[in-house]
Amino acid sequence: MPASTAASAEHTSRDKILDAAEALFAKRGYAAVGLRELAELVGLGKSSLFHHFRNKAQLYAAVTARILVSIEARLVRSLATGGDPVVRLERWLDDLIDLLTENPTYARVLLRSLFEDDDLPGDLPEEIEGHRAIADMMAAVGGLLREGMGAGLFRAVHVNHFLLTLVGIIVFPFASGEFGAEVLGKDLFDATEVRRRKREVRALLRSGLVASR
Amino acid sequence: MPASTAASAEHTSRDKILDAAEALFAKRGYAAVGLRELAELVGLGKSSLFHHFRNKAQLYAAVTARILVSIEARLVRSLATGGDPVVRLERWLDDLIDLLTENPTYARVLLRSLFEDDDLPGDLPEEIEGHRAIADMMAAVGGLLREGMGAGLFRAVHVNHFLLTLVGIIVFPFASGEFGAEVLGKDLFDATEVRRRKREVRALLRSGLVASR
DNA sequence: GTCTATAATAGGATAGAC
DNA sequence: GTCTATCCTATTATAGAC
Repeated sequence: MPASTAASAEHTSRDKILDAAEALFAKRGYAAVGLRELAELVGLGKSSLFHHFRNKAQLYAAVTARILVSIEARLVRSLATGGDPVVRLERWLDDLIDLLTENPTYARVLLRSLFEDDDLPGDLPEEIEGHRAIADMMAAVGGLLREGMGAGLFRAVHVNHFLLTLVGIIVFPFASGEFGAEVLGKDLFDATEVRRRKREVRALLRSGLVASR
Repeated sequence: MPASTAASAEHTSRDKILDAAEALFAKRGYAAVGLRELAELVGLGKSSLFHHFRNKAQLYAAVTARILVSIEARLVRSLATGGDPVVRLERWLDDLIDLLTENPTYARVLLRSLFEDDDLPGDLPEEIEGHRAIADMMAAVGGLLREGMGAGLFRAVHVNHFLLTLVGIIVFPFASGEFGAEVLGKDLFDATEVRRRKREVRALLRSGLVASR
């Protein structure tokens, strides 16, 4: 297997830049990260970054697009697997939580990308790709909700509001950093806490909060 | 009523700066806002800002503290009003949603303040005050949940996880900007959509998603 | 309390040697 | 593909006149 075709484990400068940038952007956001800082983290000169990316905005868009596409790839696969809508939705939630805990930068970049639209030009190919990925995911889950409602397995919900609810329930906690850890009293990324989160989310969807009469 | 005691409607430079800064920080975040831009929005010279605030970090902390304290004031009052835990929780949710929709900057500043802790020194009085306000609120709602569970009105939930869930359900959508509007197809801040959001949140807490068997 | 002037630094980005 | 050197602009912050 020639190295030139083994793309997976390659360790190019471009990948190193993307990895370091992902960590920095997740932690502090677009505007607060300087390219000089990023360059010396990677072990390059500032100018070398511009050989790999046209400018800062494109680098940021590349970082977020890489994440959004990888999330989409895994979750669309998850949704495509069989089972009734209840099973499929719960598996999707579990898989999403697994994905976010295995990649602690993801939730923050995901939420930040919703807040930091203003900084970007809006017409970069990477932006469009990321936007499409997230829209496709939302559409797929929306379809699942509709399917479950049609089969009488879900009560009648407003699908789009429910999508916002799901993102808020799942993504927000893993992006909440210090706040989440303080509310919880523990690190949400610990394995036991992740299991608990899955259980609590399932229970909420199955029973709500108010006790049955 | 002498003007000097009528603090509510006063229009001091300090208030104007705080108002303008709140709008800018909500829209673009701490690092992306320049003091020159802020100054000319207020109609002052850049240097005049430093007469009212020691530095940018303190200004930011003052902005967030003002919001957190005002939220706390209104919601602690809401929680203190009578009714059983179910009624009180639902009123709290409605009041929080009202507060967030009447002040469109709040949700964004609130969520951003969770992400942008790194930028601040951590020991400013304003930071501590804001931190206390949010902690008190969480504690109050946590107490309400425990009370409801004790009375058999709520099922047994993990209180701290449920607090994260509540913040994710309520605050996140109103902070989600373009993304939320796109998922929804409408502006979440429209009166009809706000009403729908309240209904959907209530229904989730009362019945979950999965249809009763 | 607001201003002008200025300092000191960091920002993103480009040119051109190697 | 990486480097040094440089450009221009923006940044936060201070000093001191009015």
